[in-house]
Amino acid sequence: MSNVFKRTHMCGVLRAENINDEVVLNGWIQKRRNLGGLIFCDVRDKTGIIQVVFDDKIPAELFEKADSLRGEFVVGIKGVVKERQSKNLEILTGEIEIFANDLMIYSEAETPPIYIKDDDKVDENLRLKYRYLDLRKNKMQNNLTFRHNISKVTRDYFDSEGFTEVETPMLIKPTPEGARDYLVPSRVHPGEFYALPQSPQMFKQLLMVGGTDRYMQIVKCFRDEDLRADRQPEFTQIDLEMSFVDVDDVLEVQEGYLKKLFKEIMKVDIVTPLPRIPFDEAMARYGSDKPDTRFGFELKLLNDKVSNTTFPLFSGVLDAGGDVRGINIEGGAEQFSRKDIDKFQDSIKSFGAKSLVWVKVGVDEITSSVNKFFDQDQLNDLISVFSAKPGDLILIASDKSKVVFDSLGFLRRDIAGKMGLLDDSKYNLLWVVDFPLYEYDEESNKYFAMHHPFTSPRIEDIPMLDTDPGKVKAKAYDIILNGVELGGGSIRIHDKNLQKKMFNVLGLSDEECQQKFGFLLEAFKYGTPPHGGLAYGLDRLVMLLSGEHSIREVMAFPKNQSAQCMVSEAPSVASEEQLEELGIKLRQL
RNA sequence: GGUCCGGUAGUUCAGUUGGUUAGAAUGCCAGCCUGUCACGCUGGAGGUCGUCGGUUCGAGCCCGAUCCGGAUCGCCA
Repeated sequence: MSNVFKRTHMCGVLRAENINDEVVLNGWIQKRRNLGGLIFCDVRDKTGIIQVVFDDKIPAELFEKADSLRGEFVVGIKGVVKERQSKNLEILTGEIEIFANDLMIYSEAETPPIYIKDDDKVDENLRLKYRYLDLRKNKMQNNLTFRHNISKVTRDYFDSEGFTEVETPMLIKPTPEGARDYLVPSRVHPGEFYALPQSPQMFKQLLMVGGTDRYMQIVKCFRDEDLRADRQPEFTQIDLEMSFVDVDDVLEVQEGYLKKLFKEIMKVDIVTPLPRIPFDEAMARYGSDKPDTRFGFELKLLNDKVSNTTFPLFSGVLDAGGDVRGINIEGGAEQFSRKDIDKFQDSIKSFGAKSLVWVKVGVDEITSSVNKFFDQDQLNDLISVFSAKPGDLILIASDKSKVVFDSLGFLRRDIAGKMGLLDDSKYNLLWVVDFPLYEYDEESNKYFAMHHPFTSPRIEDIPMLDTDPGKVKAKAYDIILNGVELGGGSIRIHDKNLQKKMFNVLGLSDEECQQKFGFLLEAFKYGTPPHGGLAYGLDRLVMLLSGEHSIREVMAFPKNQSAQCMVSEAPSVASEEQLEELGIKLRQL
């Protein structure tokens, strides 16, 4: 004897053509409406909800059982599909209903702490604590299915392109650079530690040395850094590496992937090849290395226009080697008040900006926050680079280059959002290419690899490694969608002499290199194909395509901002026995 | 680590200048109700106002400390 009804249909799939069908459904009670002699129940599963009717033609015992139903009871229902007397066109199953003739209550439920409804406003931490309830929402189930579909398209595409999915180890050697590692103590080797991978970078390169030719993996990665709406300590990458390729080859295969992905998942045709914007241009035009090109407001350099100014702010900045740049918020003069502009100025303080100069273009005259220092002709000349029209608002930042870029890059997107210019139906994909190979750190007076130390410089830039490393561009590329970095990668160095030079510039001694990357360098001795690849952030990709604003919405069990799993209450203390076995003694906290 | 915002009923929130027994909506419980679909009507239960301390005749409200959450900067090769 079975204690579960054998299901014939999912709740959300029944339609008018099922009328008079005998059906068996399993699901949760979404809602019970008892009208006295007539009871309606909405029954829910991952596919949707359907109305079930209990009327006076059924045995009294069954009717009483139906009356005892409460929200989130789990039930099995046998019944007949009938056309509804009064249809509910709000829901997909609203033309029909089930007249129940049997009911099995599998389990009862206490009143849940959160209400199972897609748009119910509820505290984020409470949602995460009761994630298994939150996941019952159709929206969440749809997101999980959507993610699954993206993974499937991904595997299918790369399979068809000759990629092999290979699993790389999760317990690996700690890497001293980059993000903080999650460390895992070794019991067998007391005092020694594994790390969880921040990415399978070195192993995928070893796979290329190993002749795998084309590798892909949908893989968990771990970074012990602070969380954001789009950053979790464990996240998933679509990781890829190819042998015998240069930049164009990698990008071409990826464009094929993106084209297929958008076609199959979004029913959108992507035009390829995608635009490629050099890093320097992206910064100069958008103030960002991940430009959102769905709207204008491009940055303009104003240094020449203000080189003779008496305005102390500008002249001071120019003397110190900084920049004066501006953006034209078209139509912004009417929309934004002085108060709004003050708020804009406040909002960029966190980037280190101290001031924001504004210029409003009127029909007859130009007003500005620097009227004392600029007459109408000078203002006209200043803003001539923007082709400004009456009604436009020009915002000018002046500071160190990085501060100006960060500030204006933030403002152009923030203001575009306030003006409703961020069109969710647009998918502006582009490559940012020619990244600098090195970043110079003023504090330590040292160069750091912008990407990672195995990234190949552009061949024509190799001579500058000795003379001017800061100017060397890398064979590195990021894929950007609507101002969000979806992924990035590079062509790797496969020449050991070039690799050595790279390390020299980074100030790494042979000993250090050996200690940190010895196994990779060793592998490179024995015949290394030219290779390169990239990795996408799967969570971000799913987030963007599903229209969500946090990757938590597309992960089953995400961590909260304090990196805790609210369901299981990880992390938690380890027992004395466990610590003893691992040879770990805790410092008094 | 910095900055900002928040913590009041199961949930989402309101709470006046510091003043009697802390409210609303929703949910929950009970009764009535045969076409509801956010069913309706009537009644009821439900609170250590995050915690600790201070000021005061009197604190949800003011002050200090602390814990927790969120956003953001740093950080994320």
